[in-house]
Amino acid sequence: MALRTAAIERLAITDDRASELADLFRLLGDATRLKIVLACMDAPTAVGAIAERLKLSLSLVSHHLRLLRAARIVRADRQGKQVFYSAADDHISGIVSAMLEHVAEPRGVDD
Amino acid sequence: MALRTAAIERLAITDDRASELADLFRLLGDATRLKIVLACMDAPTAVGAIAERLKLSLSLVSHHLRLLRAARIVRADRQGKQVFYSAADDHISGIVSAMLEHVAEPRGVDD
DNA sequence: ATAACAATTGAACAATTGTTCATATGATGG
DNA sequence: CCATCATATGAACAATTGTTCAATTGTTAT
Repeated sequence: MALRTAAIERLAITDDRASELADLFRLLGDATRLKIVLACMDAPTAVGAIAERLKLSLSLVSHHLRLLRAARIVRADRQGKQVFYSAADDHISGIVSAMLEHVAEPRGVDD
Repeated sequence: MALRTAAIERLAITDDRASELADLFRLLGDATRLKIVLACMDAPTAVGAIAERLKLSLSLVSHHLRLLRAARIVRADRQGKQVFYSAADDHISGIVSAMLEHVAEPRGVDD
């Protein structure tokens, strides 16, 4: 039923709404940024820890996190000097999971 | 359980797999391309019909469809001179729906 | 106040990408 | 075979975007 509702909304989607959606997808559409999302999806993680785990510069991680936070894909919680990031809600995890399933699907014979 | 499995995989995600996922998200991350996906998601639609409905050039629509088809986000079915495009599977619709819900969510007080 | 640690920000550059225009391919009917 | 319709492709340009380096802000402890 949730799918049916979405199908109806989809028919009447405005350009603004499409752009809003696209913006979110685009943020997940960079490998580095996606890995950052995945890294702080399991448990709240500090910027430095993310950078270390993924072997990325602090600056780069912070830049990406700012974009992700602005889009409410992740949320920031300051705890002393450190800022812990985590997934903003369950939609994101669900979306990533669904895409993982899509990738895992068997290829057709004609491609 | 599907979520739990995905969560486990997430911990051990490789760089290649992250890039593969990101590529898919990036394709949905352009407003024009996303509208094309939405346009042929409800029912199989010919290239010309999509272009007309969205008021885009045939060339542009075709270029985007080629990328979407290569990523198996949409599938192509030739019927005479026309080629009808439709969503490749249910994952895509589910993903778009989930993102629509994410957008529809009430904002927090502090942003 | 100062030092040290953690994270953020701004500017600049290289690389990627969306769009357009022109041309080509494939299918159908005369 | 030729003309026409429908889609696809290639090259080129403008615009966006990821990354780096340097400098800055915020927080805690001495």
